Amino acid sequence: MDDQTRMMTGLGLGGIPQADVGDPDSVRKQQSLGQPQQDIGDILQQIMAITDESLDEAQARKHALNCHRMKPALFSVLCEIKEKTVLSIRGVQEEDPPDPQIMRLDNMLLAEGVSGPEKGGGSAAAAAAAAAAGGSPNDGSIEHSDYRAKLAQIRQIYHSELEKYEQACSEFTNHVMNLLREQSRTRPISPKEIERMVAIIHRKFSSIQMQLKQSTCEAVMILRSRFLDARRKRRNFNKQATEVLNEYFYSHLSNPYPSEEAKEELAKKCGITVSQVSNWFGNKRIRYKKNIGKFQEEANLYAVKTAVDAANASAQASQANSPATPNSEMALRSPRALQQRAWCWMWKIQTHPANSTF
DNA sequence: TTGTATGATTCGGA
DNA sequence: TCCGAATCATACAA
Repeated sequence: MDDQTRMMTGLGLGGIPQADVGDPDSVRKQQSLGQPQQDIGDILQQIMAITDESLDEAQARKHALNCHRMKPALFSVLCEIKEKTVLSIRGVQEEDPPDPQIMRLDNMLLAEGVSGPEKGGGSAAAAAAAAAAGGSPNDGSIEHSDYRAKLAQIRQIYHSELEKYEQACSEFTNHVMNLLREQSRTRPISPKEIERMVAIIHRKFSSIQMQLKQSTCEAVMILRSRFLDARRKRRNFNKQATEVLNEYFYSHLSNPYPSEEAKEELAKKCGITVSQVSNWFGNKRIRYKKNIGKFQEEANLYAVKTAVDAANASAQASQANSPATPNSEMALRSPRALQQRAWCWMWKIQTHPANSTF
């Protein structure tokens, strides 16, 4: 005799085969047995008949059943049977590991500053994107704030939708729990079963949440790719940056190829990236070479400016009774000398193109 | 609207 | 990997 049978026998249920529980004839047959069996059969018959009755009748029947003297014993037995037959089978299968897809989406939203704390994440991502786009701190700030504004918009929509989902989930869960608690008066529903139901609801809502997260990630990616498409968002360098670059170019006309350190220094001064400095020098060299006449005026202008700056520096140095810095290329050259060097370089690159770097 | 300027990209060569 | 050259795409002034 197994546990279940023993339990049922102990409560006087052994004489009622489970398959016959819903059959009124079988129940009637049991009525000829002892009083407890008759009671149980009566209760079961009433339970099975409830679904066929009108709401009012069913309510009245429910009340009658709740007051029946055998109800608690029958109820606990049915709970145990359900516990053993249903939950033991399903319980193990439903312990899902965390969904890797959701984890990926969560990580991405956190990294992009959408789901994490508002301060830091978003602006950090924007700063990174701004740096990658090569925007200077000054003129890039427009794009930077634009990016942040759009990211904030996405963030706001995401959080408001998430809140809605969470609220709906919580409301629905409460509703289902209340319903189950209510039903648990007339049919056996264990706390474990309620837990299982809540877990099912949460899983359903989390799949909806995943769709929301996916859409948000896509929106962020589109925003980012547009922001990073530097070609589409080309901006001229500001005047000061162009001046710094031109000054270097014309004061190094003899060898307008800045070293890596010089490029870094220029990039820092201009608020642009090293590769932008390289691009600028590449463009400048080729365009200068193509049209020297056009750039001559500019070259003279910068040569004079460089000479004046050098003279000022020299005067200050002599005033301070200290020797002029011998390593300053600019300080030791007059505008005329600079121009001469420039022509020399031009002559060399045009007559010996292969040796243009010297 | 159009022409020019300019920053970025691509490609071949050394 | 860096450079020159050609080209693209956009900004900007007329």
